[in-house]
Amino acid sequence: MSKIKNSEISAILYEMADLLEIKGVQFKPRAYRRAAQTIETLPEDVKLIYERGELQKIPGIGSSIASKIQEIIETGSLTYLEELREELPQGLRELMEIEGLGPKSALKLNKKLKISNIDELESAARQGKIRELEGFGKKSEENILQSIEMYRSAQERFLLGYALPIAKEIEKKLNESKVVGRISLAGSIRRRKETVSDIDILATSHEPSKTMNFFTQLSEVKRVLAKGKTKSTVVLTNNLQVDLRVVEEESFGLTFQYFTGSKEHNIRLRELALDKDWKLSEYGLFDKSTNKKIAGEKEEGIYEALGLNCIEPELRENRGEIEVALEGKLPHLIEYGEVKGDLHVHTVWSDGSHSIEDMAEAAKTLGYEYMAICDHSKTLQIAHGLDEEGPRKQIKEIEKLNRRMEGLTILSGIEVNIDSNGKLDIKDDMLKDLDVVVASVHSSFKQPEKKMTERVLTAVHNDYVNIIGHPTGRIINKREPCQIDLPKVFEVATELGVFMEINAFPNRLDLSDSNCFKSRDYGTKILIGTDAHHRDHLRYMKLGVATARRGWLEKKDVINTLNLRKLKKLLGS
DNA sequence: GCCGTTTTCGGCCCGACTGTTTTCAGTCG
Repeated sequence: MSKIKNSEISAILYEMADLLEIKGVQFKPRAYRRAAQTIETLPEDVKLIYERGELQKIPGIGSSIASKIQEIIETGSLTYLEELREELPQGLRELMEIEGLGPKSALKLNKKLKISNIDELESAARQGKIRELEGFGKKSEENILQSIEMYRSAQERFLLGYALPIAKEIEKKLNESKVVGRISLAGSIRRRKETVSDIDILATSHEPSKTMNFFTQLSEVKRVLAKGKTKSTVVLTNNLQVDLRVVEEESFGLTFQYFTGSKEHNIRLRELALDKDWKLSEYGLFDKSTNKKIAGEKEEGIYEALGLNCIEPELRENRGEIEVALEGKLPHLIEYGEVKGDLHVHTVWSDGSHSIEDMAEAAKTLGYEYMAICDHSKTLQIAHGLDEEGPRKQIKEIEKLNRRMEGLTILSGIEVNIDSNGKLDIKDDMLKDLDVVVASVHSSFKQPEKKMTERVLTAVHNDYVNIIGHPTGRIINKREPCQIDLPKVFEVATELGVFMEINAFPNRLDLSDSNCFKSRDYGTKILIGTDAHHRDHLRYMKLGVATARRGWLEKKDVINTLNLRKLKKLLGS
């Protein structure tokens, strides 16, 4: 039996959906896409579900897709997919990557001009061949060329930590322009997804065309993709796409709900509405027969009307939140203001930019009660890691600072390195005198799952380790998470009173939201740490809280919501 | 291909914008 990951299964199903769509098959693409999406975000290994014979219990998976998943797990491939690949021209999926090209256009370009990749598409457009085709014109040819340029420069999704400040800046400019009334960020950025492909903004305005003019003429705008009275789309000089929609005051709430998504969440809501013979659109919730508006003024209204508690934006991913809301059992998510301190902070003692005191002052301005200094240990020479005696000297310095510091307690700590066999590079004799010990993997990320799991478990078993830092080692857009049996780690860590980190650094967010979701099954306690190397990095905490919220975590799950006394008791320091 | 507290058959979310035509198909979210 092949060892296949959920992501590989979902990739096959996504390809099935695309190929069937190109073929012009109705409805099946949606079914495959839904199944792929569900599997992609499933916290459990599909193979395990298959072994229990419970594939068809997964929503969106019936007998047909279940047997295809079985084939994929057993053989590593799918005959039906191979046949479709044979049958259809190569390269159409690549063409559909170009903004504005869907299955119909891709097929036509392939049939009439024998285009099967983006390079050939570009060449044909440059030679003016595309404008000759029926259904295409000069404008579509120009758009294709521009979209190819965009495609090539924007291969990666944008980190939330990068896009969010930009989104807020544009929101601010629109606000100050006086051409809008209410305004708010919507879409994936409001749901605080770890990466976003665009920024959605929703506003009300008495002068929609003025608003759109102002928006499309912002200094950051490189290209205007669409401009209408209610909706405009632009691309910024940094290649971020921004959508602005202008709606009537009385439908703001519902449109806000609609454009916050996710798409899958909304489809599920519309299905609920249909069950009641209502129609849900971005303009409101209507009775299908009388066309009378049932809800629409406020976002909460639509959830109430459908018999649900209002669902926090971070939960709206159709991962079961609607079913839970129907039962009135939504989690009470950790709030952004409930964090009382940061336990993963670096200073000039290793590779940080500021002194302990500067970092402490910065932490105070955030209203924190405590902060732990966790500089790197000696193995990380590139980060000027502390040697065996380093922590001893640092403890003295911290004691001195604590005597004159008011309103904030500095805890002593270290981010100790886990070597390839699970050994730590600072002796227990030293670790035992520190308040906080974070143990992290910084090398040999490609070890096989068994080895990596044993390695981390060895660290978990150390009597003085409190926290496992960035547990999967992933760097978003750069490095895949390591192969590790997280459920096993969660189980043992929980048993031994070791906590798992949500590293809040923008390109880490590790544990990820779905791993947090899984950790709840084991009662695992979580630390949200920023891994700050600069005082400005302390603000990344809110990205970590967003990840926790997206992972359905509550205040009780997160140890740095505790006050200092309770935290110290928990850490045994 | 999935799904069902009207249904095991017959539905499947819905509307804006663009470009090309001249009433609409394709694409997107």
